[in-house]
Amino acid sequence: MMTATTNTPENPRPRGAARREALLEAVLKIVAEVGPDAVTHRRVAEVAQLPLASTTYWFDSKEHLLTAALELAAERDTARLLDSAAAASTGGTDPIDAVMDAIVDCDDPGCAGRGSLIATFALLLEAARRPALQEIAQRWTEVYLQTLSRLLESAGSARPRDDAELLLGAADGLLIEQLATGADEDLRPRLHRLAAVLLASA
Amino acid sequence: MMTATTNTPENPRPRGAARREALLEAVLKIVAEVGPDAVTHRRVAEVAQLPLASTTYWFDSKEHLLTAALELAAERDTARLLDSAAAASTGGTDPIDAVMDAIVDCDDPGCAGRGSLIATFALLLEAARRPALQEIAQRWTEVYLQTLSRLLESAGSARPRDDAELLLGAADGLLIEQLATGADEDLRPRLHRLAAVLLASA
DNA sequence: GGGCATTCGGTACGTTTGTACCAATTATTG
DNA sequence: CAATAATTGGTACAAACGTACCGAATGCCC
Repeated sequence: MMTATTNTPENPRPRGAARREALLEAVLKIVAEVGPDAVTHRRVAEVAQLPLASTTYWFDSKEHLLTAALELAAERDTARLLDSAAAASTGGTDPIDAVMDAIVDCDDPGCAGRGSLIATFALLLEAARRPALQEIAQRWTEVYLQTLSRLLESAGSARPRDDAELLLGAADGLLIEQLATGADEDLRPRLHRLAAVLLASA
Repeated sequence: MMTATTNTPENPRPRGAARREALLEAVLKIVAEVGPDAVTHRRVAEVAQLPLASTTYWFDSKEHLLTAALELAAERDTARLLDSAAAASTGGTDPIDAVMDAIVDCDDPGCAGRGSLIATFALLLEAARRPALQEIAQRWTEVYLQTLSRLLESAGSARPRDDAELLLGAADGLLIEQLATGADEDLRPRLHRLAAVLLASA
């Protein structure tokens, strides 16, 4: 039910540093599907199909394991965003809408869907209590804000930074509300309208 | 460090149904300060200064304990919102701004500040995985949306419900970002501007 | 005041937890 | 190729966990 990619002879059990990443992968999977409480050494090892002791060998403690996993999730997420922004800038569609789509829509490759979203917000919440994670959260939101703000500026926004903050805030808020209530309406029309309204405001 | 209100002879150890509420209080305190993982029967009992067995007497299981705590937090929060809305409607200030203030500002009585905010979002995230909690989260956001939407309508909004969704989303998103990054800027100007921009959009 | 249901609170039990340990294996270096 | 370091993986252990149990204390009705 929660086994990772099975180890065929062609896809042998990872060794060395690759093992580290396999463990982080397993952590993210568990956070997404069950929650941070469920991240135990034994379960991580089971999902990664690695021996129990590999978790303590590659990570000093459970805390370190969680922190590293969330850092990885943040890096992937920002990379995904920057890709979308770059692709949208050269493409034909409205770059702002394209980036909002990338934030909201998680069916594209590189984003594991609803589960990945839950993990993302779990990281944000964890950061509220751990200074080490706050730094990651800061870099993360800063990348989002700068990307959005740049696009808004070239779209003619009079206050690109303020507009970016409102757009990102609305996206995050609507996403977490949707997760919490179980609704599954399309958020894009709402965000597109918000972007239009903000750009129209002198 | 995490002891609840100490039991003086004047403030005796609660008995009967009051004990139930004291336990829920302790759960919320732990969720806010340490996180949902830290909610164990023993710690709840310790914080509430009650015997271990009281937790299993008043709640069937740990799951039930967490669910009931979220429900209590939601009830308090919506009550606080409705109070603010009622007070603002008769007061002199702009009712919409007043309600946004109530959502964002947690230094007023009835809201235990940053800790209470963290607990709120933690429980929202928990709802993403537990259907029983989703129902509570639905009622919760619905009260917010209806309140805001009513106020926006009488303020002349052409799309009160849509505007309410964006306002609430932005408030939630900005709040969680602020928690995650450790920033402590005043969110009210941003939300006031958003309300103004939305109302100005024909 | 006696009888009965509820509540209290100490304790016990089996399970799961994080982490330590160490012999066996694999990689690396001189 | 020997030797030295890094990695692997099975196992052990004390602590903490959720929950069950049950005699003592308390409140309530007749």
